[in-house]
Amino acid sequence: MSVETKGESPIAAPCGKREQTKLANRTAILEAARSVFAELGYGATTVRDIIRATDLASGTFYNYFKSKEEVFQAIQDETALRVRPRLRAERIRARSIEDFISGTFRTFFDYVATDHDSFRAIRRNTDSIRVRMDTPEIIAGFDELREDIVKAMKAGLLPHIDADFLMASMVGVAFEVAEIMMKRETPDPKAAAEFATRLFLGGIGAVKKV
Amino acid sequence: MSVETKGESPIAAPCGKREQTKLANRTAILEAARSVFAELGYGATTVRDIIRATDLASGTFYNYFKSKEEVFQAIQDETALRVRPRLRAERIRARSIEDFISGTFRTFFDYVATDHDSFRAIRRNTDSIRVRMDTPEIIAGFDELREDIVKAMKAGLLPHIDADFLMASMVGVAFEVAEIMMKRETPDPKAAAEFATRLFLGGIGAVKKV
DNA sequence: CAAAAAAATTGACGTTCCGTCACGAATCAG
DNA sequence: CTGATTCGTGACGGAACGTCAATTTTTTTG
Repeated sequence: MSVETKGESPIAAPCGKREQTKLANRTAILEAARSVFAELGYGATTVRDIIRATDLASGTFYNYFKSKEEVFQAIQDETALRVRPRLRAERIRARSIEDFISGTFRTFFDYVATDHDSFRAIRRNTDSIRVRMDTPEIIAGFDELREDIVKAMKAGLLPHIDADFLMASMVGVAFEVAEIMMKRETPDPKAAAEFATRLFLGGIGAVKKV
Repeated sequence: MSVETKGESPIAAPCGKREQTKLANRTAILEAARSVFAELGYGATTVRDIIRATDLASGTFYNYFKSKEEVFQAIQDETALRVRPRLRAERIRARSIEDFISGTFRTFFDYVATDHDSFRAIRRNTDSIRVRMDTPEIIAGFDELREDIVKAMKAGLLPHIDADFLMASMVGVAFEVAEIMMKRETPDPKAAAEFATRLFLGGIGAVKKV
């Protein structure tokens, strides 16, 4: 019942030792998993590989995550959690459809080029096999994009077209172009964003005008 | 050394009993695998599940495929082998960039809507996990597309833009829009193709003109 | 502050699936 | 018809999974 806070930060993070190590363990597992996934690829890594990369017992892992899938999902969610607010802010700021499109792509490609490690952990693959997991955070991000598209249509900023198709196209172009971009010696997010923006604003013909 | 052919079809398919059962077994495994993948999803199916769906012994499976990955790859390659010639023919026939784009998307979406089963076997997933495997056939298909893009540029049909980005964009839009299309009650390949074509030829603004 | 209660860690264990291999059956060549 | 070759078979060793009872650590209570 005591309100005493021991002189620590009064409101922030877990203070109890229990909560502290719980968070530390969770972080350690995620860290190890990220590294092992980036090294071996999703398919080739076993839960034991991840456990071995920490100094925890095998049973402890299962106190935090149910399976390999769940760690992977957590990693992806963490990443999505970082990008989503930026994308949302960028789109809220947009006053024209041009801003909407270019801001979205610019933000996305900039982020991918920056968070190199997460990208490798998520996309690195063995035997040309790639895994894509649509986690709640990621799905929420897609939904958000679709809703903003619908809003833009209602506001007359965008002609009435199939919002699902448009969202899917933006997602497809973003992910696929990002992969090409990251395969290159020196990833150029500006070039990628300009390409995607031009495509969506004017099609491939419009590039002629440059 | 005898040229005798036993009165069977002189040049076609395997005639020896050995070759016949080998082909039959391979086909049976692929058939079973396609069905099980479509039912359980790639991640959830075990090699044993596939074997159980045939009437073969476990060891026999490994005479034909090294692993689950390899069967999956074979299924994908088979599918790619059916689509690639159609796409190539369509693009060769094209005399303008409009034909090139619309023909490609039209052919692709028509095929996807038709070969419903393969699509489900390949894309069906458990726990929102999806697997993508870039098999040799599929990579070859991508390369072909990229080369045709470069040719079109050299022929002056297409402005000079990043060919890799353009190829990636077409692939991304095709796959992502196909998924939306197939989720709907009655898949409409024509609508999907028109959407994609308009996007690439004029961007989202161009739709206004309709 | 000690003892009880609660919570979390540990690693050994039963289970499932994997991929192999020695053996036997079926097919082919001469 | 016989030897050689190829293929099917299923039992087996190994690997990874996920659980759980016992133990250690932290918190709460008296």
